[in-house]
Amino acid sequence: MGKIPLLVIAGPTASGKTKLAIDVAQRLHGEIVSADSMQIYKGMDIATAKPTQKELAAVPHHLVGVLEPDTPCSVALYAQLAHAAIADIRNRGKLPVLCGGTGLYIQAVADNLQFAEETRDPAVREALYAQADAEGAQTLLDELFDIDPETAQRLHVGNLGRIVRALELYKTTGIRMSEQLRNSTAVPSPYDVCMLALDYTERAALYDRIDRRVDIMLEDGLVREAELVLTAGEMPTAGQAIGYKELAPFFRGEKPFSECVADLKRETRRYAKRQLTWLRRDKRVQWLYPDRFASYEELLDYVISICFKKSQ
RNA sequence: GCCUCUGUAGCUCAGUUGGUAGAGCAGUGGACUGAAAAUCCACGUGUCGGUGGUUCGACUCCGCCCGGAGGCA
Repeated sequence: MGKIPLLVIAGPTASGKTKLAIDVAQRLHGEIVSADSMQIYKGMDIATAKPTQKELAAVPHHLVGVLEPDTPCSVALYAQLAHAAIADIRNRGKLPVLCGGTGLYIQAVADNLQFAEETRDPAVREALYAQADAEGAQTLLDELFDIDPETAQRLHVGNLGRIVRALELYKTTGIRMSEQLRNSTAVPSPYDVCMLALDYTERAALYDRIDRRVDIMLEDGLVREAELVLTAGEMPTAGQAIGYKELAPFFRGEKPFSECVADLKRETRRYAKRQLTWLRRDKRVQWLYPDRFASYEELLDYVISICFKKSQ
C-alpha cells in the first residue's frame, strides 16, 4: 500500500498560487484543497482574493467558502476537514492539490499532526486572561515554569496568547504543551508530499504585486465589502482578515482614506514576509521563482515535470 | 543678482559649550501545534552635500562650490 500523493502549492500572498494550482490541477487531473484560513469563510470574497467563479468552475475546489464568518476556525478543525476532502478526492482517483498560504494549516495536513478531541475551555481561558490582567503575564509564565519548564522556556512574556494556551491545555486535559508537541507527530503521515512554494528573486517584485492587487481589490469594491463585514458583528477568526480592520479608521472618520490604504498595503507586505519565514524553515520546499522562467508556460511545464516524478 | 534659512540612515528629523552620531517610521531576520491574514522576539555605519582651512581632534567653527526653501530687487 503506497502513500497518497499530495501536491502542495504554497507561497506568500499575491505570489500567484491560485492560478498555478488551477493550471497544474487541470493537467494532472487534480482537485484543489484550499489551505487558507480566510478563504474558508463564506463571503469576504474580495479581501481574501478568492478564486473567481470561472476559476472555481475550471477545477473542483474544496474548503473555499464553507464556514459561516461567525464560526471560529482552528488548525484542528481545518485539518479534519482537509483530510476528509483529500480522502474523498483520492477515492475518485484524482490528485489532491493543497494550495494556500496558511503555513500552520499546511503543516498540520502534510505532517498529519494529531490533535486531541477537545482541549479548549473558554472559562479557563477567561480566568487566565483575567489573572494576567490583574497580576501580569509574568505570573502566568512562572506558573507555566512549574508545570512545563520546557515550554515556558521558549515562550516570551510578551506572547500572552501562547502562555495562556499552554496553561489552558494543561488545566483542561492534564497534557503539557511539550507533550502535545511530541504526541502530535506520533502518527506517520499517509501522504507522499511534493511541496512547492512560489517566491520572487527580488522582494520588491512581490511587494509591487501586493500593491497592485490591493488597488485592484479597491476597484472591485473592497470598501463596500468592508462596510458589510465590519457591521456584521462578532467574527472570532474571520475578523482577523487583512482588508477590513485597516479600513475601519476611515469609516470612523479617524483617518484619511489614502492613509488606510497605505496601512493595508503595509500590513499585507508584512504578512507576506511572515509567510515566507514560515515556509523557509521547511526543508521539503522546492522554491519556484516565476521571474527566472522565460514564460509562465515554461514554469508550468517545469512544475508538471516535478509532479510526475513525485507522484509515480 | 543680493539677503536669510537649509542639506545627517530608504523617509521625517535629534545631535547639548568642537572628542568620528541617534530616535520614530519604513525595512530585514527569526519564532510559531486548537483565534495563525493572528501573536511574539531581535536587528540602526551612515563618504553627517562637496572641497579647502583653523585645531591634537570638526557633523559641530571659517571660506568657496553644488542642491533645496523663502525673502528683497
